[in-house]
Amino acid sequence: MAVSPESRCSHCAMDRHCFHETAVPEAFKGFVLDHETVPAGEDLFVKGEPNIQTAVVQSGAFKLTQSTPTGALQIIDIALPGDYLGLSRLFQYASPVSATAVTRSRVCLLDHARLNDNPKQTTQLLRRELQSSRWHQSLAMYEAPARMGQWFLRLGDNNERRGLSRQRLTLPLNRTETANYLVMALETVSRTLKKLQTQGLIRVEGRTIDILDEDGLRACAYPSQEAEV
Amino acid sequence: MAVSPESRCSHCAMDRHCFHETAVPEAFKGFVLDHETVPAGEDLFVKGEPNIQTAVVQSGAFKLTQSTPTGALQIIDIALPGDYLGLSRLFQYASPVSATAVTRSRVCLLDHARLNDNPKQTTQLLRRELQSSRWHQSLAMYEAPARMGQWFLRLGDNNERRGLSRQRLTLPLNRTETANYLVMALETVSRTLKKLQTQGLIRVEGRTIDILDEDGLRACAYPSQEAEV
DNA sequence: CGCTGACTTGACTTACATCAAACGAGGTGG
DNA sequence: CCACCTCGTTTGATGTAAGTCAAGTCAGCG
Repeated sequence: MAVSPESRCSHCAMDRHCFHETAVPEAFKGFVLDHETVPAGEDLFVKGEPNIQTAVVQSGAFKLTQSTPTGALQIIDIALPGDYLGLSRLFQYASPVSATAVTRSRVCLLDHARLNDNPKQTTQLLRRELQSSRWHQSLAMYEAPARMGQWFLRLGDNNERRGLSRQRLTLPLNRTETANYLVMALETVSRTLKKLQTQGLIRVEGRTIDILDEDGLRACAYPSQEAEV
Repeated sequence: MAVSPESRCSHCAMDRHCFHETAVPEAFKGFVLDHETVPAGEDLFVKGEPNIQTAVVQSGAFKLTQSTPTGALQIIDIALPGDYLGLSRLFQYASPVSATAVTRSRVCLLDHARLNDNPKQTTQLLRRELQSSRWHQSLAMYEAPARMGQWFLRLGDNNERRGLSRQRLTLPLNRTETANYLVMALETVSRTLKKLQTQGLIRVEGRTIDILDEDGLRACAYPSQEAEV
């Protein structure tokens, strides 16, 4: 299954943006086992499964879901090109989350046995996992327009890192999934998009969002307010 | 500063409950460097500080706070006896969170250099860090009585693990901090407590909570509802 | 042509935040 | 000892963001 070393990454469009969190990207590229295409809606791994894959998203997008105690599914994170999937494989046996492709996606499968042999490097990777989980934590603090604005700004930053436009976003999720991710009602997503557009902060066209006034959006996303513990 | 090996843990009241997440508690007890008392309101470490301490809470309680982009402080986790503090020291240089004692507390300081030499063990520790952060993530999904009920049930479980009563809880936080932690207004905390008491699920007396009807509380905390992504 | 699925829009309801006042316990000082 | 703070908490009255219920639009598709 292993591809030849020279064909591993040099032909990949993501080459320059892959492993961007690690100190020595080159080292990690040696761990690439194989490539795989995942159709929209299909799981790369399912929660509770012990032998999950460790992978890097090459194209497309995945939603990471967690089932709540009540049985509902909650989208807790999104993996875009360059992001890792299945890192929890490195330090626990069964993952509490599932990874589902939201569009047809390609991934690079990694050899987690060899990743495990480089603990110093891999713990670096866990950093992002914790970071992005921290964002979702404080969601409840903000109201709908702010949550949405924060997400858009993050998507813009992410785009920029990958050499794409900071202003023009393509939402990886549809409205229902967006509602779930931002923890609001589906209708509220619609209304909030319209509200932000009316305020001249963004332009909405289906899943394409143009940030027209980044500073204004930031002001909306992070309303200033003093508060203490 | 190091204490003699035999005095390390055998005299500690927490001995039997310490390091309970690790496979080989004995190994970790060798990493204990020293003990320290932290007065209420004092920080064990502050966000952004590179050389934070790694420690285990022996008695008392700590609140872990994160400052939001708007400058407000948000309590994102609570460390009770047996819990670890400063694990992020193991895999990144500056911690994004601060740890503040909510009551006079005692901690065991650990030698993180030696912890770092045991990557397999330490990654196990990160598990709980991720887990408890995941709980706080889904807070926005539930309404006030459910959030509170979930917290009480968790505190009960935690008590039981430490050999204490599953029914009788002592809240580690005051009303203002509780409000912050559960992301609701201070007044809502009061009202919700009263509501749960009126429903006969709990009995409130200051910071002491008695769970009178655990099943009922669980039904309130995890309202059944089908939902999909 | 009428179906379904993704999204928008409107009318109504409600949980919760906010504003405001009052309470009780603990401390200090006259 | 009582008056008088402050601080943590409770309670009440009111406003509003967002959830719910219900129609309606628009696209693609058999």
